[in-house]
Amino acid sequence: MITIKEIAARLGMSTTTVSNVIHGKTREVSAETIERVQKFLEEVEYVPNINARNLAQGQSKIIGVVLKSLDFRLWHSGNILSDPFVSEMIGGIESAIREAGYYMMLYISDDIAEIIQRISIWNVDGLILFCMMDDDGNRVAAKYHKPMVCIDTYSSEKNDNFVNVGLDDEKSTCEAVHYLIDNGHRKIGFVSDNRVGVDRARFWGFRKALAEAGIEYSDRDFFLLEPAEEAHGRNIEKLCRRARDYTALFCCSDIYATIMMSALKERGLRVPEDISIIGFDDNLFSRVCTPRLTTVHQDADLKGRVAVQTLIGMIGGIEPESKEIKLDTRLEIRDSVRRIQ
Amino acid sequence: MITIKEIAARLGMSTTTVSNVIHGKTREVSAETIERVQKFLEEVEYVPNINARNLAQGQSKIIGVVLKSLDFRLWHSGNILSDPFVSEMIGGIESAIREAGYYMMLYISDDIAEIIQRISIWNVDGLILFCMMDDDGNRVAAKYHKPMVCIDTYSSEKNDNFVNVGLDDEKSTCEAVHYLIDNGHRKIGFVSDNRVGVDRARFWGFRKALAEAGIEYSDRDFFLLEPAEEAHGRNIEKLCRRARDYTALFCCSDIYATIMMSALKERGLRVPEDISIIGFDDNLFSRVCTPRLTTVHQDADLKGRVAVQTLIGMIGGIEPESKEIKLDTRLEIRDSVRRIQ
DNA sequence: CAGATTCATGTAAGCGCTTCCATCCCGGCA
DNA sequence: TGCCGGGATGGAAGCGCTTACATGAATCTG
Repeated sequence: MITIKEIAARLGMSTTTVSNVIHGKTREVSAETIERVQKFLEEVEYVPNINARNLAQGQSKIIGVVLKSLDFRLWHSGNILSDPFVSEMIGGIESAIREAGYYMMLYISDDIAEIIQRISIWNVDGLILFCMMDDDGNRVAAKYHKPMVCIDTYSSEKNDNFVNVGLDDEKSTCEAVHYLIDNGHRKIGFVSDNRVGVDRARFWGFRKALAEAGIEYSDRDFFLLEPAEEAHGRNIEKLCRRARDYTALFCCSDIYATIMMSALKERGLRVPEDISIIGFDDNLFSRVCTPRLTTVHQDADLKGRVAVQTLIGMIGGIEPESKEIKLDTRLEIRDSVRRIQ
Repeated sequence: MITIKEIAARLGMSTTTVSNVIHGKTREVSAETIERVQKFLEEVEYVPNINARNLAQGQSKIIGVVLKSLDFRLWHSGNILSDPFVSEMIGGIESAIREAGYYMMLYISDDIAEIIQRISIWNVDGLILFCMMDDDGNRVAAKYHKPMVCIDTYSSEKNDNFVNVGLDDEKSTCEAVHYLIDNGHRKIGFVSDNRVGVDRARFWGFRKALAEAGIEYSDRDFFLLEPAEEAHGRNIEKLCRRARDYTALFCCSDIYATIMMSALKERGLRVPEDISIIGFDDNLFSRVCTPRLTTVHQDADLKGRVAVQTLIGMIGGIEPESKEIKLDTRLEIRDSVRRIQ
C-alpha cells in the first residue's frame, strides 16, 4: 500500500499538497499540480488508510447497525435476520449507508453492554438500533452520546435522546381489525409474543377497533406465542384448540400468521373457510403462501433508508423536525380473510 | 474518551506500562502496578481507540463480508438477504466473527471494483464472499492479497487463491432426484435461474440421476427462471404451462420451489397430487408452507460459522487441509412429493 | 513603486496507540 | 567488591494522515 508520503516524495512535493488534491481543495492547489497528482494517484491505485484518516480527523465514517437478536421471534433455528421483513430492511439500510459514503458495521446481539463496548471502540459516527425493547434505547443513549436512530422502538420514558422511525401501529392495526369486523367477524383473536414494543401499540389498536364496534374484549382473546423453543409445540397446540372458538385472528407479524396458518391447517382447520387470518408487514412470503395472506403492508426497504437518511442528517447537524417519524401503511387484501354471514 | 496518555499521567507512569497492562504482558509489569492500572481502567471505563491501535499495528480486526446482491433471485422487491437461507447464514457469520473478537463489515453489491475499493480502504484482515459467480473469486483475489473464503463459489479456473466452503451439490441433487425416481417419477423438470454457480453443479447431479435411471434428458426439462422482474409474469406463465407435462420438479432453491408452487396452485394444479416438488436449502418457510416442502437440508448457520472459522485460521497462518470444504446435506422428506403409479 | 493581497506550496505538530530500546535498581555470584 | 543478569519502568519514534500556520512569490492597488 503506497502512502501519501511516498507519493509526495516521488512527485517532489509536500504531503500537504497531495492531501489537498485528494480532498478536492482546488483553490489551494494550481490546476496543473492537481492534474499531475490525480494522474499519479490513479496510476499507483492509491487507497487511503482510513485508520490514519479517522485518527487524524476524529471521525469514523462507520454507522453501527444493531439488531437485538430476539431469536424467539422465530419458531425454530434462525435469528432475527431470518424474518424477511428484517432482512429487507437491512438491505435498505445497507444501500443507503453505502450511497452516502459511509460504512456499515453490523451487530446482532442481546447484550447492550457488549454493544456499547463494541461501538465505542470504533467511535462510530452514528447508530441505528432495531428491535430494542422498553428502554433499551434510552439505556444506550445514556452511555453513548452520538446521533442515534431507533426503528420500531417504544419506550416508556420520553425519547429525547434519539429519533424513532416507525409506523402508526395503533391506527393501522385498528384499520385492519375494522376490516375483519366489516367482513362480519365478531370473535377475533390477537396473536402476539408480547415482548416487542410495537406489539403493544398494535394491541391498543386492536382494543380500539373492538370498542368502536361495541365488541367486548376478554383476556382470552389474547393469543400469546411462547418464545421458548421447547415450549413451542405445546403452546401452539393450545392456541389452535382455543382458536376453534374464533372466526378470525389478527397476527402482529406475517411470521406469526404463517406459523398459525400452518398449525391450524395441520389440525384440519381451513383458512379462510373456517378461520380468517390477517398479518402484519407484508413480507416476501405472504404473497406466495396458501392462501395468499391479507396483511398490513409496510415498506421495509424504505424504513431502513429513512432511518439512515435521518441519521446522516443528524451527523451533519440537522435535527429532524420530529423525534417520531411515521411511515405509511396500507391494508393489502389477499385471500386469507373470508366474509361471513 | 480518555486516552492512554492521560491515564499514564494521572497514574504517574509511562504510557508503555499502561499499554503493557492492557495487553496482558504480565512479565513486564509488577503485580501491584498491574492491579493499580486495571482498577483505574475500569474506573474511567477506558475504551481504546481502535483506529490508533490498528494504525500502529497495521491490522484492522475487521472481516469484510460481501454479498453479491443478485436481487433477481427473488421474484419481487427484496435483495439477496431476503432469502432466509442467506440471512440465517449471515447470522452464523456474524456470531462467529463476534465470538472471535473481530468486527464485521457488510457489503451488498454487484460491483466488484467498488467492493475491492471499500475493502482495501479499511485494510480488512480477511474476506468472505458469497454468491460470487464464475471467476469473481479469482478476480477479487487477484487484486486483494489477504485471506479469503468463498461460500458456494464455483470457478472455471482453479481457486488456488481462496478456500471455498460449500456442499457436494452434485451428489445431494443426485440423491434428491433419485428419491423422485424411486417414487415413480420419470418426467422430472429442473428449475434454476442458471446464473448461480451451484445451480450448475446441481444440474450435473440432476443429469447423473436421470442417466443412472435410464431416463433421457431433453433441453425442455430445464425450466429457466427469468431474472428480470418485468419478464417474470410471462416467464412463470410459460413455465407453468410446460409443467403440465411433468410429474415432478426439482428446484435449485426453496425460493424457486415456493414461487413455482404458488404459481402452479394459482393455475389449478395441486401439489403434490398433480405435480411433486422438491426444493433445496430447507429454509425457514419450507416447513410451514402448504404442503410442507420436501427439500435438501443444509445447515446455513453452520456454513457461515465454518467459513469464518476457516478464515480466522488463515489469518492466523493456518491453511486448511483442503481448498474445498464440503458440508453435509440430507434429504428432508415432507409432504410435497407424492408416490405415483 | 511600496505595501497589501492573493496564490501555491511547504513545515511540522499531533491524532492515540504500540513497541523497540535504554535505563535503573537490586540481588546473586565469583 | 565488582560484575552480571533480570525485573520494572520510561523515552521516544513511528504508524499514515490532516491541518494550522509559515513562507515566499506573484499580482494588485493607488
